[in-house]
Amino acid sequence: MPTDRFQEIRSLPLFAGISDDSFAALTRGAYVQNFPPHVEMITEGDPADFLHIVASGRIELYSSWDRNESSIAFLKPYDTFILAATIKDRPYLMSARTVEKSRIILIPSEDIRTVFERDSDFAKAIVGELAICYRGAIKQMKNIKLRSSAERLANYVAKHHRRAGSTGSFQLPVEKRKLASFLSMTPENLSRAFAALRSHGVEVSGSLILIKDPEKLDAYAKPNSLIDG
Amino acid sequence: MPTDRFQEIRSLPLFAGISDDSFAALTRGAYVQNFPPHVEMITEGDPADFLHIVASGRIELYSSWDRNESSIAFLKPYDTFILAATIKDRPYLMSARTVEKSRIILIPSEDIRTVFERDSDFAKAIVGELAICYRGAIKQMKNIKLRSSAERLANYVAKHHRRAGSTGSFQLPVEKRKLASFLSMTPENLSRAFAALRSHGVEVSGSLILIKDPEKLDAYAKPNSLIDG
DNA sequence: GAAACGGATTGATCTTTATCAAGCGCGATA
DNA sequence: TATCGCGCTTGATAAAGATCAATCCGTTTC
Repeated sequence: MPTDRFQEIRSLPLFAGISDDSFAALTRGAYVQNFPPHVEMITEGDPADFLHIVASGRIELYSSWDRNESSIAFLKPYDTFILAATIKDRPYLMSARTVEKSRIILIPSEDIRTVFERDSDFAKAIVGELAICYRGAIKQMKNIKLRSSAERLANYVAKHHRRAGSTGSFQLPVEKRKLASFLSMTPENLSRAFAALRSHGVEVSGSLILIKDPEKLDAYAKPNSLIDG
Repeated sequence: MPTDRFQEIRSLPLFAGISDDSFAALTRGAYVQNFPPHVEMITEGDPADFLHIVASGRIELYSSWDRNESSIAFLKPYDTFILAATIKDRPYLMSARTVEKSRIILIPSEDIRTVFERDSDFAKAIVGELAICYRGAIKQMKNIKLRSSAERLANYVAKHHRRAGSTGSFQLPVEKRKLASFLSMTPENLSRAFAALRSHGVEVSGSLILIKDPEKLDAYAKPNSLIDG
């Protein structure tokens, strides 16, 4: 088996600064798994046996309670997930399913905790990763608590438009039903919110979003680096 | 100046495992500040110059956007706050104000980052702290996204009743207006939600909450360790 | 190419939550 | 003890969002 089997993740923030020894220890028991679309890979409440890294494809993190379900995040290469549960040896708080065909790298939690104990560079990298995750979660909470559903959508569009290079249009990365859940609304409400955005410079055609007037959109969305940054 | 000036925080999870040298380095530039009630100590967006530790009193973390404001957490001795911003050297995402007269220990962020770099035990402790904070934020998000306001209140009551020893009653730790904001509702809606809880075994008299029928309350609240644990 | 499927949209209606406006209650103050 | 102030409560109303149902439409399937 080639030694560079996991070279594709060697330069991730989480691993870039660690020794070759540590990286070898982490990848020794690691393996790659392929999943078809729409497959549940992780069920919330289960023990966190592996750190997951998205090598290709798209993953949805979501959660359920009493007949309700809600999307919490969408992941792309090379996002890692379930790091906190892995480190604390606690059960997963979220379920995970593939949005499309995906390739996932799995590293046993046991190995993560072992290397974490003995390689302080890895510990530091984990601190950086967790701090970013935590701040992301706080931002998301502020988004939900401080904004109406239409405002959340406007900011979603403005942010993704910017990320896509402000070229006047971009493609939605997930189905609208999932986007609705992520933004804490129903698909029907999302449809109407998109319709309402027409008067703020946004046109919709299927999953293609056209931003006719970015200034007008921003004037309505009022994006804020402490929420959307 | 006495060397044990900060002994009260020496055994906190964040500091318990670090060397005396590291602890000395952390406390060398630290100081204690006293605040009267209802004073803003931190403004979101400001640079994170200090790690804060509640020595006494009660602190509210909250956030604002476009005329809206929302409570995000209430802290008590010896909670720490703004650790993630401190570590990443990023601006605060939340504002902080005193709920009552409070004593706060401030440790310069610079010193936190210095000791973090050279003491791997401190780095590990920070990992533990951040992982807990992150998981707490995710739980709170699930609470908001998956439950109605009445369900959130029911679970708040059930949880705090249990924490207070399940003695049949407990005292609200904050004013109802702040509790309402924390639970993402208006004070009026909170009043009505409390009224609705009467039929689920809960009586209210001012800030004293009486749980007449804990089983009935739990049957309605359906508490879940992955949200309320 | 026709049919079937599933997500998206639209309309009608209902529920939940917010807003506005009085009043109430209780502790602080004089 | 009277009164003031402030937070809490209650009622009426409005807005936001959810639900239910029907239809549309693009894609897949045969």
